[in-house]
Amino acid sequence: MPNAPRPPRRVTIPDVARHAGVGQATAARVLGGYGSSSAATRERVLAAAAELGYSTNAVARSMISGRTHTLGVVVADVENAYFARAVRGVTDVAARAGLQVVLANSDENGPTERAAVQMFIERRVDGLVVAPAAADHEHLDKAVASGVPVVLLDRVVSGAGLDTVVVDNRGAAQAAVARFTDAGHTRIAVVTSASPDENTARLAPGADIWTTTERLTGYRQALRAAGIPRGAELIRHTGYDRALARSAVLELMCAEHRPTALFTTDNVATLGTLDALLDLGARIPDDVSVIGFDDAEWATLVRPRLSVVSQPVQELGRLAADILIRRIEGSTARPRRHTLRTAYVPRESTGPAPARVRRLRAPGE
Amino acid sequence: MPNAPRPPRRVTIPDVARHAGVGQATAARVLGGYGSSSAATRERVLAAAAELGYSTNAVARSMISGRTHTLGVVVADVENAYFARAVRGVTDVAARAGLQVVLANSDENGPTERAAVQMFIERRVDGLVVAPAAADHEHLDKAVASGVPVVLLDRVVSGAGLDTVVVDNRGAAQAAVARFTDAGHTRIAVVTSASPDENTARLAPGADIWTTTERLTGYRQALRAAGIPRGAELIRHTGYDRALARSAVLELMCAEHRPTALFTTDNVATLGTLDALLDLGARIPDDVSVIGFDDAEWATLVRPRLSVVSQPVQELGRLAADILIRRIEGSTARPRRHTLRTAYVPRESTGPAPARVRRLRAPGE
DNA sequence: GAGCCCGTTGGTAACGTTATCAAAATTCAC
DNA sequence: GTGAATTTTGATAACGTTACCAACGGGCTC
Repeated sequence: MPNAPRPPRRVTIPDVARHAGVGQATAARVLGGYGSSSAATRERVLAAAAELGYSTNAVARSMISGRTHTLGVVVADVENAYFARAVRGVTDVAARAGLQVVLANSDENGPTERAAVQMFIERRVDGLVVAPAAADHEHLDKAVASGVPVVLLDRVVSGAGLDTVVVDNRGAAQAAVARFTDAGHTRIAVVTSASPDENTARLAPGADIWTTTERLTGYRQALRAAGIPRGAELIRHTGYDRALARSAVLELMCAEHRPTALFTTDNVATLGTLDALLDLGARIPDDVSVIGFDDAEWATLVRPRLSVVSQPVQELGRLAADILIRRIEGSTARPRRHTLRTAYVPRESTGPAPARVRRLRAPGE
Repeated sequence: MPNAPRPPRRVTIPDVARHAGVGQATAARVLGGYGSSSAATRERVLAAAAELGYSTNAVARSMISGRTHTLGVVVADVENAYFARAVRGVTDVAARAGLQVVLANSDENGPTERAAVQMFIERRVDGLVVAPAAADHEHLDKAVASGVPVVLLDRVVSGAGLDTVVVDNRGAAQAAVARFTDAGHTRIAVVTSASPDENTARLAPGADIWTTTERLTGYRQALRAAGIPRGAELIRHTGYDRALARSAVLELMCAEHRPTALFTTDNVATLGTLDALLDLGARIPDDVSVIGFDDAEWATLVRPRLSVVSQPVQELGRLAADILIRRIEGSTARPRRHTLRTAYVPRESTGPAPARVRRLRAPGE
């Protein structure tokens, strides 16, 4: 950082005290709103403060109180609607409790996350909400050891022993895919940003690694439960890339034995899938049924409107903040996982398996 | 705020100094990375610090340096994709400069914004990025007077004398609507969240008041420039409400002399407009041409893809942060308005005015 | 009227760092 | 080997608040 000039000296409590003709401890009590003081002096001090334009120095206050009234939040990317909603939930609860929120984006990058957490510890935030990018938790342990409580959001880190606020991704996905099997579908594909290699999944950069992998597992379980053999799974790993998802679906839907139902594990996959279906001129749900994971404003824009699994994202953030605040206030309850309910939102993109599968042709671009 | 226990005492510089067998000033120099020290002592101190698990107390550091390495950001709502992108831009630049970002949502509420700014002043943030909710700037003046530079984002506050980063909303809107007039359209409607009452516009709660009003003005100017009389303006004020926009467009498009082109001043209006058009079975652009303001991921999801005016939102945030950082570093350049370029993104929702206007019928819901 | 209690007051010591400056140790030149 | 220049070192004073405690005074009881 280049040279930054020291900020101008500001009015302090001694200044106000002098101006009001009282001792500084007295002025401090009035301005800090603690201890006792007579109405007369209170008035004098307040008047002097107003006259001089005094404003509390929260840094000095934090210095001695040990509290910064600040929460650190680490998410992958605020620009992602999911995290934006979660952050909003956190800030709402925090603001009500008189806490401010410092934001850091990890971009699903472990080292970036670690650096952010380290910085938060140094800044002495009162607590930390983290949507972890990787499975290691040394940095989080360090935070807790330094007296900074941590609550995990959206993703579980096994063995971390931390409060965690999540959604039942696997169960929700299974239930969604079960709608397909119940409706007679047998060729059901999934389009996902989850990594094909489950071992590296937790380490790889990219979005929503953990949650999408869980949703993929839910898909598998649903097929299994419906007696569909493992060989009949139709999985397309497209990364966190809309165009890739589109071309994968294009290819998938033009194949000999194309699926009659599509499940997407995340919004980017959904967007790419709809791109493909729209370009193919596929009739939804007559040709294909579609269910997406996570609701979005555009889910009701496409016709037919898209059926989705919706998650209470803001609520996730709010709950995380709630739990965190309780910890800051000294709760020593055993950390546990809080699983919030998802909801299947039936709209018009799902129907029974077609009796006859119409052949689709790639658009002549 | 309920009783919060004091955090545990942590390892400090004197602790490290004692453990390393050096004076605390020496330890401080090594750990703080300033002054000079021999390789031997440096090593000893660092070893002692690692052993004890020392971590810098940034609060104490701020106390004396007067810098918090923190930027305050006030936007209407991070959950809004526009602000999420802008915030991302700010945080990116800030992070690179070693600054953290504290986030506050004003919900377009003046008092909330003022409270947030006041809190930021007390916390001694190094600078402030504000997307102002109202036209008054007393609180912003106070910030500047206290030595906290302020940069305005997205909206102009006349008379504030502050650096401001915006887009030419009026010009961009005018240029967009001019596309319609150039293509022979004469019945051109606008759907907007702008308040119908321009006087109260800057005071009323609701989103994007100022910018949408500017865009509305641009619409008017374009019509004027094309020689379309004032009486032929078709303006629908629908507030920041998708359903209201939808019904307004439904009514508009089923009227006797319906428009052949629609301009929307913001994403919510666009969403509602498309809802209506889709439900009406309107053929775009054969029946109606549409241009939306501000690009979104779903603009390329609808078929035909939506032509839009796109704004460099992230760049807006980045530039605001850049300017702010320069101010923090002591720039005394005269505050000015920075207007970023918008781009008209032609897609498939615009075409020539139809020779014969097909009658549209309300869907039998 | 003496003794006591309690609300009020102000001096001073924290909090944990960086800044200042003089003393001590080292290096360098001749 | 000496003196001067330079580096390294540590004691101590900030920064602006809250915490602590002793002192003060007025009103009350007996």
